[in-house]
Amino acid sequence: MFSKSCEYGLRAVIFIAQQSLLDTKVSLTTISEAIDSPQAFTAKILQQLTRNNIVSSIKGPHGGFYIEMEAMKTLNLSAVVKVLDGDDIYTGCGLGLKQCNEDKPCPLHFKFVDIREKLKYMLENTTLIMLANDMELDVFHLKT
Amino acid sequence: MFSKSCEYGLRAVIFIAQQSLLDTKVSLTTISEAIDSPQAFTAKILQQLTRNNIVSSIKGPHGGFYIEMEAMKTLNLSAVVKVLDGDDIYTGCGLGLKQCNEDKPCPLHFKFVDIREKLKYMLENTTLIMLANDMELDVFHLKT
DNA sequence: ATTATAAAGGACAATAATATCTTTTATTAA
DNA sequence: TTAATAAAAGATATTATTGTCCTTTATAAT
Repeated sequence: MFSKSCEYGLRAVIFIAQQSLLDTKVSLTTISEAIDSPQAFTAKILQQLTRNNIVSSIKGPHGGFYIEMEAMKTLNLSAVVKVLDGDDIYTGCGLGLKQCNEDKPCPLHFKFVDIREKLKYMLENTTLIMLANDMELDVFHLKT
Repeated sequence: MFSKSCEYGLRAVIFIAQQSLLDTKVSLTTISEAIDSPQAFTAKILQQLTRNNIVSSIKGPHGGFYIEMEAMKTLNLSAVVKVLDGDDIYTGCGLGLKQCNEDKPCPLHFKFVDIREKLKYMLENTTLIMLANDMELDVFHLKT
């Protein structure tokens, strides 16, 4: 479904969002331990996410990563996925055809339509703050 | 969604199925031209599919690839995907966690459940003969 | 000012996926 | 039985993804 980068990225974002709800900035080390991901690789992913204004960061002592409250309310999973995997998951053809649409469909086109729509709807309607709140319930986990 | 191998494989299978409906065996060259895929790479994929009894093949002059009528009625897209991409698409966690289930779910687990179910249903309930028949309508294409 | 901390950035390494090339085996027809 | 055809198999090459390491920049505290 998603690339490794995107999987780590989503897990990192959810963890950071949860912590930001408590006004806590988190370091790279803390993040990669919390989501059980390779640290240096996670750093690269976080760089992409900060460049694209998904997460914010501050250097130096007491620095770390966090997400603005305003951003948490606005941003959804779709925004994160788009930064890390592009929007192929929405627009791409299931059989890998460059041109595949209602007028010139692949044999699976219409069979994929509502699955893709459902996925799109879910990703676009799940905001980061919703996930951060869910995490407070202590029933969801982000590692192993 | 699927790997390149799986995309090529699905397109090849659909093309072979369509031709088998007309009792025509097709050569590797014909297939890779029909679905616009790299020939040698497609050969490797077809080897996997023959080893796993999705397609049949005969060597030598007038040889080629085909699918038994019985197999076309029995086999579905899920069988093809399983051979080429494994069953990660059904069982795998959206966030890449090794353990993710109802009891110990990732934050997206329940949001993914019905999308995954829909996909699974579609792949399991689309037989090769259905696709072969669809192709006769001349509205679906397999390249570009 | 100096030191410690932590992210950013650049260069490099390992692995997996994609793709090609060559040889071998099976089958058919002349 | 020889030549031609076509898939199977093995070896190798290329590219993308995943992953690590080292240096630089920014910030805070002493």
